[in-house]
Amino acid sequence: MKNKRVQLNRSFYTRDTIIVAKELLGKYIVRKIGKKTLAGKIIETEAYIGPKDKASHAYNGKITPRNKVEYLAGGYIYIYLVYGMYWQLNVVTAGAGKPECALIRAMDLGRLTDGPGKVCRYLKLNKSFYGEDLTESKRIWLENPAPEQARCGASRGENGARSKIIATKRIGIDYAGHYWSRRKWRFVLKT
DNA sequence: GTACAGATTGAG
DNA sequence: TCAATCTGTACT
Repeated sequence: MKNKRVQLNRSFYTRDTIIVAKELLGKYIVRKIGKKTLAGKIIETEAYIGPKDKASHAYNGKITPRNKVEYLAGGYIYIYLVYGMYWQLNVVTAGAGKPECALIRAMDLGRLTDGPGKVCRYLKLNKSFYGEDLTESKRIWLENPAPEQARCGASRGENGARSKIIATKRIGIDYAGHYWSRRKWRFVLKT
């Protein structure tokens, strides 16, 4: 049982976005590239809440070819390019028709993955992952920490028994105005 | 068709 | 502090 794989299923993602964003902390992203497997623990996320969040791409119910995947049920990948050079990995959350998502900002691999652009560079993600189903995909998915990993790592994994979750302001969205940029929807796992 | 801002990063 | 770099979006 010790290598039991727990690919997170749909019901994990189709809940309240704030809850999913918090519970993503401590989960492992597993990425298969040919015969290689990359994996890392999520230590930082941000929540973007549908039409009402001015910082969200779906603010005011906007639907574009870029963000339409946000309107699917939770568990799909929303990936897009910012500043012309950096991919941003988001996990769609909540139910179908609710354009909410959680941005994966960092993983526990030191400076290799300490920013959202770096996470995607490390995992070799690009537009071909747009709309990828994390509950079905054979090349990328999320897992609960294996007991072995939880023991080795600094964190106790989910449930926050040993780890603390810090909520802070989101990054880089000052254009959305004070109200939204002040929401503490960025979650960091402190170990 | 053109113009321009942006959920970042890394160098200075 | 600031440039790199280019897609999506909003305009004409």
